[in-house]
Amino acid sequence: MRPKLIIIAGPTGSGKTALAVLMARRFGLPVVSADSRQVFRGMAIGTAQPAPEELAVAEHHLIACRDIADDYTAGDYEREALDILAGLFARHGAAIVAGGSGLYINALCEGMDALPDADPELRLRLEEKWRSEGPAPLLTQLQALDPEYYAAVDRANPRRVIRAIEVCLKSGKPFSSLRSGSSRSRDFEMLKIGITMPRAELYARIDGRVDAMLRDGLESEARALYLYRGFNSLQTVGYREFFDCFDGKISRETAVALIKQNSRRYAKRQMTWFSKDKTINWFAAGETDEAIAMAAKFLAAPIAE
RNA sequence: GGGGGAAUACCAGAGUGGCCAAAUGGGGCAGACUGUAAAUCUGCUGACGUACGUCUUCGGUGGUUCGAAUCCAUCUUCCCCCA
Repeated sequence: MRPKLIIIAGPTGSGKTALAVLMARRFGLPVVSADSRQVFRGMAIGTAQPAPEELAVAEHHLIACRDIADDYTAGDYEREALDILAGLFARHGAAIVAGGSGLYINALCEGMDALPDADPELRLRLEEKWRSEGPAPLLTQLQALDPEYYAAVDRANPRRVIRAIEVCLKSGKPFSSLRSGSSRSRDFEMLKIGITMPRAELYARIDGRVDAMLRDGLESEARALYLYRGFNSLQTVGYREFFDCFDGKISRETAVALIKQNSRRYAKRQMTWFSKDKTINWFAAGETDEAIAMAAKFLAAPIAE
């Protein structure tokens, strides 16, 4: 029988962690996170990592396993998650993935094409060029390297343009020629469960959760990470705003309001991303029993209490 | 009691006779995104319509004018100064 993977997705604050832990306990399964920021150590509060009690209930992976200074990418995630899952499948025959990083979930479920890894130095150079000379030179370069992708890229987006050039330069081939657009077949079965709720309710929950983070010590966590603010890991809602506050650019009150606002916007982007995935089975936040029932059916296992 | 200033779309705020459904910013909404993705980027944002467009707006009312957010009168509200 092929291993089975339950994937829990949804915007921040929708209750993915709680549902994952609930299912983990019911089915006796381990949980693998799919979150680009929870992989880092020292960011427990701001990234809403599972609480110690939750971590104690179920075996968790890919949480707080990287140093703040590390680079971590969707490609790394794909490799690492697959590797971990192989071990978990051998022991349990199934596992749960929960997280809000849509690209990471895609990487895990459908795979990414074999593209060259990031080249920090090259990137730095290209970014500098974009900053000082504007987009024109890089766009010209990309047009020469890969006319096909050039026609399709978002030319206003430096990330997209620079990555494309990076891939072309490092691989010696046009980026577009390396993009298969097809998904890799995986040797496990997947069930995707999404959590939704009315917008107003979600936003209220997000605001409330930020307040809870503040009570839990988000500010001092951010203060402890201030020195590392330049790292990618800290280009993260909840920290950036506090860094600006520590720098005296904004008041604490403004920082808190911005954290809430940026969290809401982040949630919106997540919803936009997940809405494209037609394989997700959506459940309202209160329908945990229904979601668990679907998972049980998928696992072909009785619901043990 | 006297004098002065201001009222513009969700908010802030330009505009001071036609090029104004009204700059710009914020907010909101919608979206894009295959190795930075909690990142990065884009569009829309008076109403109706896919669209050419049509209709209703710039505190209220009434005027002047071919034409008013813009000028005049008056009313209302707010702010400041003198008493």
